[in-house]
Amino acid sequence: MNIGEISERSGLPAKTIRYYEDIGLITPDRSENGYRLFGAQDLHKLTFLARARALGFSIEDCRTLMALYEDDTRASADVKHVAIQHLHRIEEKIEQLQSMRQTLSHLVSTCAGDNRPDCPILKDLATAKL
Amino acid sequence: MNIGEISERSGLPAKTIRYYEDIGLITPDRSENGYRLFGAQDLHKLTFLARARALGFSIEDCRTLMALYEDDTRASADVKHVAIQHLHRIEEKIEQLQSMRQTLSHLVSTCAGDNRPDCPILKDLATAKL
DNA sequence: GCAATCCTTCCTTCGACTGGAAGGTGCTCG
DNA sequence: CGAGCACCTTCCAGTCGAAGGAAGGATTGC
Repeated sequence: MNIGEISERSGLPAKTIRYYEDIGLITPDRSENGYRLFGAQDLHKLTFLARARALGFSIEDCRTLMALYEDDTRASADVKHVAIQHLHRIEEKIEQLQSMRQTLSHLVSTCAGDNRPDCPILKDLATAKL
Repeated sequence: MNIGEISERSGLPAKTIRYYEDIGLITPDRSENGYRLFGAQDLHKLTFLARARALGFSIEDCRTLMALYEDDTRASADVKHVAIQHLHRIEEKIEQLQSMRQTLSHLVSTCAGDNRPDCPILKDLATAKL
């Protein structure tokens, strides 16, 4: 199939697919006219990539995962390792954001939100330390 | 005080402070030799900025907040509005990440993590839809 | 014969800095 | 008085990730 069709099927923009080829994540065949020619395996890979990206894996993570995906002799421990690392990164990020949320929602709750200029949010921002 | 001192006191790199001046967030005086000259008010503003950035407010948010900060006739509702918007963005991000975390941790828990090549993580990534 | 789809290449975007080079200033030591 | 050094200035370029867009041309399908 051509890039348009696989784009539709994988849900990835054609531009992104070309980009993934560029950076070596996939290597589709070419037909005589120079058009990229994708097979079922490519569809799997692109679905894989779309899914992994949606889960927040970086392109470099994806590169690792793809290599493992293609390696029949891989150890599942290796895959698990990448996934766990990413999981940790996600959990850290969540904690950071939760901390921000707490501070912010506290600030918001202390602010009258009326027409007066007096605002605890600004007051806090101007003085508080981390 | 010079940029070095206020950098130390505000915790922001000198480079960043110059950048903030560049984009119009602050407008420090200049002494005769051309050096930037910062006062207590500038320290407040930079502390404000450092704090707001640490809470994840974008530079554009900061611009809005600074304008409100400087406007004695502001309504606290306006500040609250900006903060609430940001709070919503944070909460959305948290939800996304939590969803990722759940999927990932489920995947991780299903993977043996041994020397065999069989890996549910890869299997899922290659087939699952969003 | 013409629109849709494909190709390539190069440039641009976003956000928020960060680095580095080249050169002026100011303080101290001898 | 001069050397040396820290500190300051400006300006230009680059970073990161992940594409997006426009230009200009070839091919295919109806």
